[in-house]
Amino acid sequence: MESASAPRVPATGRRPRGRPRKTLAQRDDGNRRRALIRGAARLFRRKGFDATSTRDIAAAAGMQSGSPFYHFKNKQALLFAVMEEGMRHAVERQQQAVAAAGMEALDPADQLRVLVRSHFEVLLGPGSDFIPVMLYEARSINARQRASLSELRSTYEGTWVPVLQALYASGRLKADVKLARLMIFGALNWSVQWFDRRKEASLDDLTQAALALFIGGNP
Amino acid sequence: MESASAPRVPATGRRPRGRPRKTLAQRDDGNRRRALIRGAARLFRRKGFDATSTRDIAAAAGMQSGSPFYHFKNKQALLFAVMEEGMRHAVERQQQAVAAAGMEALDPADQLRVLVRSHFEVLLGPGSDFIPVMLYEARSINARQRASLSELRSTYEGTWVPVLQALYASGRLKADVKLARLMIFGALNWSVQWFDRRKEASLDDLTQAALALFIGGNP
DNA sequence: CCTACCGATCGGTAGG
DNA sequence: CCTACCGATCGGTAGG
Repeated sequence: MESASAPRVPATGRRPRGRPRKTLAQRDDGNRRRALIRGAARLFRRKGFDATSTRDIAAAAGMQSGSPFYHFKNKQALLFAVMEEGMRHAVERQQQAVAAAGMEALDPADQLRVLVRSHFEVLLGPGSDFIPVMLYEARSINARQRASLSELRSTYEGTWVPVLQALYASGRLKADVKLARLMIFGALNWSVQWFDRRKEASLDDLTQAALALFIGGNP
Repeated sequence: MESASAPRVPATGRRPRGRPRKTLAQRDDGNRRRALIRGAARLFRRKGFDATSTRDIAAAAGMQSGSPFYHFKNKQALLFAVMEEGMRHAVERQQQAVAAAGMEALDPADQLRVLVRSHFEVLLGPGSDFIPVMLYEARSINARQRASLSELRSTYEGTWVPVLQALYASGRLKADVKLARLMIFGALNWSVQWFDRRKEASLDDLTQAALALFIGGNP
């Protein structure tokens, strides 16, 4: 369907055997692009955006130094792609968790538990470089990109608001809802600085401690 | 006491009048060094360590591009100096706050209030670039420097432990003390990401909300 | 602390 | 997507 044109075969006189090889440039673009994003996420997280060279990223995806710019306009666009992918994934995970838990039937404390647990998953679970990059490299994207991300962010954070309001109304949460939300995200997001998958507690332990800290657990 | 040697005066025949000017290189070294640290703190905070050039830092202190290296071995040493100064200042402020509040006479909830308030001061008060740099550029110092800082950090965090333990023992704090400490610092430290001195709440409001969130306020 | 400078690296591009 | 390359910038140094 896409391979019959054979003009690039060297004129050796022998016909090519087997499935015709695609030119490198024809390899599934989406795949290569994703490989760049994944490698960039890992490197941006480990070394930071400014200390990561586009050559490092290219090498991580098995490419030559100039090739990332075939897929992305510039380095900043790559950073934005990492963040956007991270946020889309986070929103998706959150919605799955909410659906799987049958959120409406739960009392507000258990609703919060679902959201916290899902948040830790996105933040600290396997392959979780995207959101940390988004949280700690926000300085390096431009205003338009920031605005675009903040829409996704509003969707994500919006889910928390009614839960916190219900907890406040019932007296379980004692702090001003707006400041509480900011501080709760801080408490959770900061875990990327100290959490060690190998030692420390499990994500369930963290969730337990967070709930206990914010609303005194599940009395 | 330090000005009688006049060998650098050009032989114009006229004797110098007034207080002899020091050569540039003789100007109070401590002052110049501090100017570099202060400028570096501001720039590191605004643009990040990697995105800040030593030329920027030099210019902020009114120097030429090579001059910072007269005071610091390299850029990393400058970063470390910023962090160390920040931690020393934080420890000092904390001890002052503890002393001024007559800590021993307070109940644990009020002790926590004193620590939280002092922490916000160091984090968000005027001229508070040092600690944010230390919190968000930790990746860029080496192991020896990190070890040196972690001593100061232990001193600072050590003050919190008995307070949290007392709150836990009395049932006011419901979460595991170790995880609670980490999450509390997260909630507070994250504020540098969103707090705006011009809008939002005052540091007292933040303190109030934090206490309410962690231990249900002061019932 | 300044002047003058160096080697290395980096983001990005043209042309295929 | 590769090759070959450019201009700019950067950390750092020698020598005064």
